[in-house]
Amino acid sequence: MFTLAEENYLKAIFHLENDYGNGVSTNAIADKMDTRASSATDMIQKLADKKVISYQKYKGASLTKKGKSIAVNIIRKHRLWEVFLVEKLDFQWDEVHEIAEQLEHIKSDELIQRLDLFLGYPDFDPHGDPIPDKNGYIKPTEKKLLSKLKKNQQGICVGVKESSAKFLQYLDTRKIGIGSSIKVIDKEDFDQSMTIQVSNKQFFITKQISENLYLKTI
Amino acid sequence: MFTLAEENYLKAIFHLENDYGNGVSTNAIADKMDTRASSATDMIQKLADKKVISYQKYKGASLTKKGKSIAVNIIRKHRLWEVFLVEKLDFQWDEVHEIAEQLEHIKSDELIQRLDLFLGYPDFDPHGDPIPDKNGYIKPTEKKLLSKLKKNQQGICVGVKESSAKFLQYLDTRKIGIGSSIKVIDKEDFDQSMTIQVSNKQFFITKQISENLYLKTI
DNA sequence: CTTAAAATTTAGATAAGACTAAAAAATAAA
DNA sequence: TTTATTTTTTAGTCTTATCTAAATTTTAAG
Repeated sequence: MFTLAEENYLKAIFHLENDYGNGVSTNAIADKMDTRASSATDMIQKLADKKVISYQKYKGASLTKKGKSIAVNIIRKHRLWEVFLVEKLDFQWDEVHEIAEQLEHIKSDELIQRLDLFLGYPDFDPHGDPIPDKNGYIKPTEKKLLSKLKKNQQGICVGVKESSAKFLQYLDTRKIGIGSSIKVIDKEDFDQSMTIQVSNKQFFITKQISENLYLKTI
Repeated sequence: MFTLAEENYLKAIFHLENDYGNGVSTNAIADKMDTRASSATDMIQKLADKKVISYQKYKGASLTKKGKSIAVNIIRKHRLWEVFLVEKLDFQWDEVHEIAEQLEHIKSDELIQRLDLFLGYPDFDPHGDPIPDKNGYIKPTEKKLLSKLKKNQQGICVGVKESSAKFLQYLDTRKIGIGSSIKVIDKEDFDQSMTIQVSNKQFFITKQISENLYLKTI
């Protein structure tokens, strides 16, 4: 069995490997966990002892098959609970992350199986992130960052990369959400800022925004 | 903010005061928490420092107003989650306790308020225990232990005192549940064993059973 | 290729919550 | 009321997860 802290480290390492490729540094982990490098080292060694990560001194860490499976299961729980909070309890998509961070650690396979059924086996969470199935399988989805689109290209918003409350509220006030149709009206070469059209309104957005919106292009 | 351990001690002390009157001994707490008296003493002192219990050395502990309010809130969460598990996820009443023990520690007032609404503001949990409202008010209910009934008296089962899976399954196999009508057909003076009638069947039950079933007499 | 800087690990401390063993206080028995 | 027993507390230790400071290794710069 894994402690709360161990589970959170595994999840952090999973996300880091996902975002930046295999093998993550001690500092990257410490950063993500908002702790010191020495603390991260301690935990890395403990997780290596437990065979959930492979690790060589000074060379970074990487999840083993077992570690990945544990991490994916936590992410599955997190995303299912987010769906519950939004679909059943009418929370807004910017309010659910913190609560799901707690709920993801509840230990009961039966509970998650029943919750999944209750929610109708959803494929995506409220931020457009795919929900792993009970075997840990994550359906691959083709999605593209808005920042990669060129002038006149368009797509449907299928997810957000960042899911901080602030960013999500920024999108809310502009009526941008999962399912929104977005077209690049103009793109500035110098700073990658864009003018985009959402339904019949145009917005000016910075690179920081376009790098955090996922689209399915059409 | 209170830790998991602190919350569990507060809950234990609440239940002990409820069952056996005000002021609970160190040993009683240690017993309930399945720990050693010395550990209980440590925690009692910490909780006294935090002003959630009043305590004098060698004289036992008692919840303060603040401590009681925290304990009741945890119990409110526990019971609401139990309703959710049974009503929405179709768990059996003997399967929900352990999971609710985890869920009761999730911290979010908004979550519990919305869960309460989602469940239709239930008054009782699946074991017949009253659910405190958000101000901590517990509606007083007149209920009587089956063991207190005399021959030929009858009532409706409104709750169970013990809620271990084993006891609940014992009741299940005899089709005894909340709402069942129970009549005392015969009572043995010597050992307080009883013959009872439930719908049209008669059962022989020991004192241990009749002391764990609550009835509303009619 | 040697040195400076950055990254990582080790060593030693701390706080929470548990334990054992021993001391002290309260209660019961003689 | 003195002694024995039970209850409770204290003292000291352990584990987990954190920290700071120092040591070590790796990487980058000259």
